[in-house]
Amino acid sequence: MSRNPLTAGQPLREFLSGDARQLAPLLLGAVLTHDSRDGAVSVRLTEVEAYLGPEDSLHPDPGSHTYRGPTPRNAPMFGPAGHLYVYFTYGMHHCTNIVCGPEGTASALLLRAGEIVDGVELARHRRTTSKSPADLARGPARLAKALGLTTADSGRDALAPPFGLVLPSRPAVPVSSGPRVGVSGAGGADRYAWRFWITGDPTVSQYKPAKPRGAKPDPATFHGR
DNA sequence: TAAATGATACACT
DNA sequence: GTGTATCATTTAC
Repeated sequence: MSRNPLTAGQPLREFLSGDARQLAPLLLGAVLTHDSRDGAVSVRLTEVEAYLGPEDSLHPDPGSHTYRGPTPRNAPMFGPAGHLYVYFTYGMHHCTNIVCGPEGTASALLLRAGEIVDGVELARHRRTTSKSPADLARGPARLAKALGLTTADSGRDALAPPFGLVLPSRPAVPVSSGPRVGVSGAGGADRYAWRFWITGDPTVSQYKPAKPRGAKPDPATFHGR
């Protein structure tokens, strides 16, 4: 067992029981694997977002599914760190989170994008519409589809077979951060810069400004690569 | 620029 | 119980 300087020798689950906002940049470069009957697909995370639960009264997060407390759907987010929280949205897409924080708290990291590092063929097969390798997991729903994850996988342990999570031995650099994508401004949830990505990585999801009249990306508000 | 598509949560009988 | 607004999005026109 080599001691990973990133976790200072802590067991992975204990490491993930920390603050999601601090864990987010450290999980960039980590590799998540899903070994299904069809084969294994591994994705190297290049973009994540932190979501907090209601227990953090200093940072109310209306953008989080757990803002109004536990429900059957979000139950896994209140569970132990290292488990998956997968939900179905827009009537056709799945999104994947890795639960963080101690059991009883409800924070998680939304996996927004990654690079397929193993099982490219299978990932491409699942993602019938996209062509280029960089597009296979470029976006949260694309990433979930490439890994073959659905709500049936919600609550399962990402640290045990058929899943696996391997951290990089050192933090990814350089890392950028900015406001989260797709969260409503209600309650000021859009002011949190809890989206982290590997600067310049081609697999980071495209930020589509909601209504960029003038179409000139302002450096202060441009959140892409 | 907009359509697709259904689970979820909440207000209300 | 029913009705309805709201999506942590992607893709095609």
